[in-house]
Amino acid sequence: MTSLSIAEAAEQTGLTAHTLRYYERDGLLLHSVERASSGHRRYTADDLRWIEMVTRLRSTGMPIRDVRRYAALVRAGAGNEAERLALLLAHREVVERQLSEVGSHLRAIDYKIALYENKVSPEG
Amino acid sequence: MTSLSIAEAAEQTGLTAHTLRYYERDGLLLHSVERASSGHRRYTADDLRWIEMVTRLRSTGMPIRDVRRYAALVRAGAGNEAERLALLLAHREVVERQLSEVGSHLRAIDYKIALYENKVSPEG
DNA sequence: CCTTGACTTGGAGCGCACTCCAAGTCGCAG
DNA sequence: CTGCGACTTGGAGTGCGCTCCAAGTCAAGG
Repeated sequence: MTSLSIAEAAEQTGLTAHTLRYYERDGLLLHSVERASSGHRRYTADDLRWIEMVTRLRSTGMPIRDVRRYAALVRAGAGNEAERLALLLAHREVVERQLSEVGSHLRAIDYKIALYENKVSPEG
Repeated sequence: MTSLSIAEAAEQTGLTAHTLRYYERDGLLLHSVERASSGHRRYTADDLRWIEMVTRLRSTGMPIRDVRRYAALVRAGAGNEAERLALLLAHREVVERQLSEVGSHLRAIDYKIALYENKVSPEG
């Protein structure tokens, strides 16, 4: 069980097999996934760890192309840590701005919800 | 100044004129926007208030089709407040789940950032 | 040998939310 | 009247991120 089929990797990561192939094709992984003699992909624990990092970046809204840039930096090896850090910090700022914007919009929606719950009947 | 051109409405709402027309065509507004004798749209303060509500829903991630359903309920007039409330509450739950997911992913990313900042050099 | 099922590929297709284009209209300034 | 700029329309195009399809390969079971 030291490596997983694409179906197993899909289950583990919560992605679909389609998406796993797509990420690999699109350069989001650090290298091509190993193959069994049958030609089937075999995912290692390291692959899964990286894919989880990709998933974290993706589900915080980082575009595919930025994930690809980050992957390229990591792939290039030691020496560009400052660039990686800069990329992550920039992303973090975007995410935080979004979180606070969504939060404030949500409070406005909550206010409207409260009006409906009190049957004060707003016009919208 | 009791009504605005599409360019002014765009500036006020932060949307583009294209998007304002698109929203109207797609049934996201409560009714067709009034026209000047020239045929140009004239946005009232009420229009802008509604568009701001639409913007709040959209930027918290509500899909166009759900905004359209909400608009349809409001357009239908009094009597369906329970449905409107249900729609907003369902949306709010989705948003809150997303906020907490993004938050936890962000904390994981922050951990990685901390590693880089301490020059401990993670492998990714 | 045949079937089954899990996989492979290149490339096409899809849904969403805009975004833009071409051609035309309108009102006004010069 | 001419030109200009802001607008109008239907419909096409764009970018993103998948998502799926057709045709094929492989290994194992019967």
